[in-house]
Amino acid sequence: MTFDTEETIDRAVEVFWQRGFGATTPQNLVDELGIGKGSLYNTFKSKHHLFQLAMRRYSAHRAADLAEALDGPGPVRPKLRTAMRNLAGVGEHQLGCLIVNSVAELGSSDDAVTDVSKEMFDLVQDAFRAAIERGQASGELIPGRDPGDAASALLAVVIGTNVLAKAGRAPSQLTRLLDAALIDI
Amino acid sequence: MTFDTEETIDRAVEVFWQRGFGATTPQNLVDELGIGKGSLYNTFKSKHHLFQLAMRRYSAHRAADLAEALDGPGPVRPKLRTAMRNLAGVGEHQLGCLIVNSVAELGSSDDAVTDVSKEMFDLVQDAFRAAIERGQASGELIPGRDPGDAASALLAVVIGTNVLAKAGRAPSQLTRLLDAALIDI
DNA sequence: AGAGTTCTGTACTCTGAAGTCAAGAATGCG
DNA sequence: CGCATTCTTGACTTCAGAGTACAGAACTCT
Repeated sequence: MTFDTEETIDRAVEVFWQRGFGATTPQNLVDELGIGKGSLYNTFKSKHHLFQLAMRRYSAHRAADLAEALDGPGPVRPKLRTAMRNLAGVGEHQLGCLIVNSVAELGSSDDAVTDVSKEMFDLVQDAFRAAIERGQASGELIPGRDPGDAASALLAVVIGTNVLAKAGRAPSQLTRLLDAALIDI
Repeated sequence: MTFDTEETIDRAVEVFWQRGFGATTPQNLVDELGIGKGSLYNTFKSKHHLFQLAMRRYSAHRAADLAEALDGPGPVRPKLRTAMRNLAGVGEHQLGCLIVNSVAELGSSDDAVTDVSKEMFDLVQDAFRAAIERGQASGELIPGRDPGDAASALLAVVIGTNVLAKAGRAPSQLTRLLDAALIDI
């Protein structure tokens, strides 16, 4: 009765998201994934390797959500608003973003983390930039600003909002913050 | 030959900043603080207690730097630019901010972290708000915006920049990002 | 200077994290 | 249906992190 590897990775995302890499023990994984320790190490080689898989799974999910939120016709500002709220995870559990948390925890000492984080941050920034360019072309947004610069500023705001969420700021304040950041795009 | 407690805390700031709380071992502290393990636990009670002291020391330093950067007469925009670069630690070691890192690592599971971080984030935001109000009163800045909202957006940008710094973004990109965020204040 | 007290440092204990392994269960195939 | 192979598991091993204890050094106060 071989267990479902894919679903197990999805669960691992939740576990690492809640506790962070360092604070997650093999026992935690065994308990919450519902598999034995042997299966864990046979299938995923090591805690760190499973962590990498979880990070990639997570960022793929987030990238899909982002594309969905920004795609399609119509004004981009509300799309950006939705996308940023999704990314900042405002309504949900106040866990911040797994990638942001991992960067802050493991920083430059873990190549897998830096790789995934660079990838994801660039992807988000590019998506923002494309959306801003569309908005400028359609006349919806102020044409003067450099779209890349504006996009990087928005990226920083989203990351900062994640941290503030994890620090316990009220969701109402966070949505207000995001709206404020979107005013001058 | 009693060692200097204050200087030891300063060194502990560096150690925790470089490695994070979880990844710092008592042996690391013994090696890099230059004191014996007995002294460590006699004087500071526990690794976590020393960590608290280090966080408070760190945030006190940062608050002093911030006040210095924003104080005094003259246009506020360049002051804000300087303050944000300092806070984001752009030029220095790419370690991000100790408080931001700690929030992301230990998040809501550590009361000391949430206390210190709330304190520091509020302090920074208030300082930004006060500066923006001064700039608006003097006619330097656009008067329309709510200073509190603008300040919270800047706070998020600074936090995000810290994370991007730790993720390995080039300092030139980060200063450009900060400048972009300051355009529309 | 000397006794008492506090400070320092190293050797030690203990607990739990990370990973291994051999035995048993499930599956596939002839 | 029975054998072989693969999958799964929980007990076991190892090792390092966190903290303790005790012996010796330094300092204080008279």
